[in-house]
Amino acid sequence: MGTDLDNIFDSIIKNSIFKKKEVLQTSHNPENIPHREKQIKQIASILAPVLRGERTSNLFLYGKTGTGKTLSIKYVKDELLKRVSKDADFSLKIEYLNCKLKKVSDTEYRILAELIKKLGGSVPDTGLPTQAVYSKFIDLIDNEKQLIVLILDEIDQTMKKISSDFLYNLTRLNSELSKTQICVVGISNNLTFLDELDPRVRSSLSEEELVFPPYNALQLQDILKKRSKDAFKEGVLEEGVLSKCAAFAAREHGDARRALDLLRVAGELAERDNSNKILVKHIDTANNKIEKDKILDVISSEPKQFQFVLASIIQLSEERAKGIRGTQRSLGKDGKEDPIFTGDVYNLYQDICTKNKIDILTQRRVSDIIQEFDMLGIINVRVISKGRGGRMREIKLAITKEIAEKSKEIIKDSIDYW
DNA sequence: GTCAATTCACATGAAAGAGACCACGGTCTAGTG
DNA sequence: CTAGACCGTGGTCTCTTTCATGTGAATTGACGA
Repeated sequence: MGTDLDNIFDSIIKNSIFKKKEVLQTSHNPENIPHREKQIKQIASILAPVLRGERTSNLFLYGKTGTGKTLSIKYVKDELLKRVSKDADFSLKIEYLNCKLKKVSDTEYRILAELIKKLGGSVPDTGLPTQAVYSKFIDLIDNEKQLIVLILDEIDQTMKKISSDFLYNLTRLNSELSKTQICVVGISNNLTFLDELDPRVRSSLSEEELVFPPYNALQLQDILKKRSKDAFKEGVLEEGVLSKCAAFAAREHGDARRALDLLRVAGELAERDNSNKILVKHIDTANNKIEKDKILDVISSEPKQFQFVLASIIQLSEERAKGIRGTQRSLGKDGKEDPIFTGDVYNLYQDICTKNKIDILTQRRVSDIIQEFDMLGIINVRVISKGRGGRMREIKLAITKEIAEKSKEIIKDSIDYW
């Protein structure tokens, strides 16, 4: 037994195909960013005036995930901080904040709290009136002459919950500050985000705009090539691995992060296989694994009520697959289409709850839950109207059978149904 | 046959409540001099 | 006299419920050809 384990450990240590795995981790900040020179230069030239202590235009970056927005802005930030002169009569602070992080979450209060923390103050997680946090923020900022650049990553995520007043206040903050000047860099994944914004906010927030286009397959391949040189030992990549990787990611709107994940996971799988090379097939497996892990992770961290709803959706879609008919409504005349509707889900959900002696949520709530599953990509939803038959969501499971099975395993822990 | 009204079964919105968590300030208690 | 324990108030956050209003097209029924 002991030697078995020794063997496993030994082989992992000796045969590691990684040289430096961190390079492939998403947290890694490479010192050069291929194919983003133009954007970096533009950001730099827009933000450069801060080095003279002047307020710059507010900047707005947008582009899909994994197009290098965050990387670029962080890079420029570091460079700027390097260059700022020590003896200047002002101090420069550039704060990066990802609004979407679980901890920071999505309220005005928390964003302010997080900013204050980053600037060296401290705020309790809850308990204070928002207004108090707000004035604390201003106090903190305005006690010395300084220039502050706030980088708010993924603001689009937060704006669903927070009124756009917050951004408006932020952009108007300068008038309340006497010594300090502030400028805002917003980053959004959502290309249409700006259109939904209040015009006042829009015009002040995006005095300058910059679009990050997706990488194409060739560029992705180039990025992968550069990173893999540092990440892997010599010659562990089978011919075609990189291009396959790039192709996969290019299909997902040119997401470089995805490509790197893919490569890393493929490497891990190869190691586990005791293979000394990463083969093309590892990429395929990795692709499945990433998808699977992501979904299962989401599902298992979901609260019980969500799992119950999902349980009934899975159950229903299995029954449909087997040809068991639900309500009259879902009886497809042609016998081909046999979709699931909100009502079906709710009925079954009620049954499940009763069996498990759990409180039943309102239909209103379940409706929202279903919509959230849609946003998570676990199901696909379409609102259809069946004329006099009513109006409802048509629900389709968007995960493979295999994942559905695994999901059932997870849900089984907290539910007594199957 | 045609056309507008009706109707279904929810979708979608807004507001507000419950319960958990927490800060702050005041009051009480016990230990100290 | 003072530090610390203990409470009450008022705040935020998340998840829900309640009440209201919206909605797309099949169905209905009145109407006219």
